[in-house]
Amino acid sequence: MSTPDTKNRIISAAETLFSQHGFAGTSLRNVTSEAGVNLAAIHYHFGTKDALLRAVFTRRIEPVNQRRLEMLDAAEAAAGDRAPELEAVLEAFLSPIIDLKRDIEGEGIVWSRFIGRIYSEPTEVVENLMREQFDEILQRFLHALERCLPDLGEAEIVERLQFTIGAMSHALVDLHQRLMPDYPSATGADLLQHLVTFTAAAFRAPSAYACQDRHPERRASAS
Amino acid sequence: MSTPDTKNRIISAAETLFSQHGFAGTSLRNVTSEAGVNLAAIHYHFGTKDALLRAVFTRRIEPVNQRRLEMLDAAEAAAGDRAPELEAVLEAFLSPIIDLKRDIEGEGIVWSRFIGRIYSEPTEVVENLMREQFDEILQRFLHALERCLPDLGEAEIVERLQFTIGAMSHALVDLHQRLMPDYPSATGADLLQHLVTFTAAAFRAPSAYACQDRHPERRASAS
DNA sequence: ATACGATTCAAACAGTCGTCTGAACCAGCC
DNA sequence: GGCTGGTTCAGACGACTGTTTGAATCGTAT
Repeated sequence: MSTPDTKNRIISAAETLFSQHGFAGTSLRNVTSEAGVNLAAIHYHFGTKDALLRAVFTRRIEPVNQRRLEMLDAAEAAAGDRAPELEAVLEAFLSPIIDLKRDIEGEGIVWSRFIGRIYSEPTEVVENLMREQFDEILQRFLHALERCLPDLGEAEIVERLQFTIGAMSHALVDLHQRLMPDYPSATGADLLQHLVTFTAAAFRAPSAYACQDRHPERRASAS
Repeated sequence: MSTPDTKNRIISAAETLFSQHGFAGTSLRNVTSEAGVNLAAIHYHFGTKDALLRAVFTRRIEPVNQRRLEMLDAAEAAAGDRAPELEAVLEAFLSPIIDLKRDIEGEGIVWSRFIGRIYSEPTEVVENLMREQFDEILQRFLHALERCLPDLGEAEIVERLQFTIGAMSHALVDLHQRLMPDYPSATGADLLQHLVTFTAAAFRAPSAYACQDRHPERRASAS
C-alpha cells in the first residue's frame, strides 16, 4: 500500500490538466504540483511523459471497453438468431463512456473532456493508444451494425460510425456549454438517450451513395 | 507588396504545424523554419503567438461563414414563405467548410485538420475566437432549423446541432483514416452528401425528450 | 537493531520556449 | 547624394521543458 496513492494522485492530476490544457500544453511540473508529489515520482512510476498519458488513458478506457462488449453481448443474446436492435447496439457503444460522466462524480467532467480531446489529437502516441484500445471494439460493433443494417454497405457503416463517434466526443468535450451558456447541455442518462435517438435515426437513413436517383445498393442483403 | 509574402508564409506554415501538432505542441521556431523566415518576423507581424493563431483561424473561417450565410439566404429565399428545406439548411452549414478540403488543393487537408482540432481545444484564445466567429452563424441557423422542425424544442435543436458539429469536425480531422486505412474516407462532395443525409435523418427523429411514452412537446409550435 | 528494497527527495542536466532588442537592410522620395 | 519608414536579421533574455542523478527516507523482515 505504499505507492498506489502517489501513483493514482499523479494519474488523476494528469487527467485533470490534460483535459484542461491538452497533452502538449501540460508540463510535468504542473502535474506534480497539482498532485502534491515530487517531480521525479513521475519518472519513477511511469518513466516518461508518454507513458503517463498511456496510463491516464487506459485506466479509464479499459473498463469502458469491457462494459461495451458486455452490453453488446447482451444485446446480441437478447435478439437470438435475428439481428440485434440498432438502438441496443448504439447504446452499448455510447452508454459506458457517457456513464463515466456521472459515475465518477466531479472527475466525470474532467475525464470526458480528456477523452473528447484525445479523439482529435493526431499525436503518434495517441494514435497507437487508439489502435490498441479500439481495434477489437470497432470490429465487433461493425459486425453488429452490419447485421442491423443489411441495406448499407460496409464502407458506409464505417463512415456513419465515425460520424457517431464525432458527435459523441464533441458532446463529451461539451464545448457548446461554454459557447452557449443559455442552453444548458444534457448530462448522463438524458444525453445518452438523445444521442441514441439521434444516431439511430441517422443510421437508418437510406444509403447516401444512392440517395436521390438510384435505388439503395443491394450489397450484402443476402449474406 | 513588401510584407504580404512573409506574412502569408508564416500563416500557412503555422496552419500546417498547428494542424499536425496542435497549438501548444508547435513552437514559433518550428513555424519560422517551416516558413523560411526569421523568428522575429512573427513578433513583428503578429506580436504574439495567440495573435498568430487568431490570424490563422480567421483567414479561413471568415469566407466560410460568409458563404454559409449566402447559402442560407438562398435556401430561405427559395422556400418563400414556407420553412426552408432541412437538407438545404444543413448543406448551407456544412458545405462551405467541407469545400475547403478540396478547394485549396494540398492545403485542404491541413486546414480541415486544423479546424477539427480547434473545435476541441478549450483554450481561452480559441474560446473567444469561436464566440466571435460563430455567434451570428449559430443564431441564424438555429432560427432556420426551428422553422424546419416545429415539433422540436429549441434546446433540442441546439443539442442536435452540436451533435452535427461534432460529426463534422471529427470527419474533418479524419482520424479514422489513420486508424482504419482499409476503409478510405470519403472526401469533398461525397463527404458532404453523406453528412447531410446522416444529419437530416437524425434531425427528423422524433423528440428524444418524449421518445417512447410521451407526445412530443408542443413548445414553440405556435410562435 | 540492522539491513534491505521500495519510494521520495532536492538539485541539476542540456534544451527549448515565447518574447524582445538593436542593428542591418531595402525600398522610394527629397 | 542623403534620408525615412517599413521590414528583416542575428542574438540574447529569463523562464520553462522532459529527464536524470544520487542521496535521504520509509516500512518491513530479519
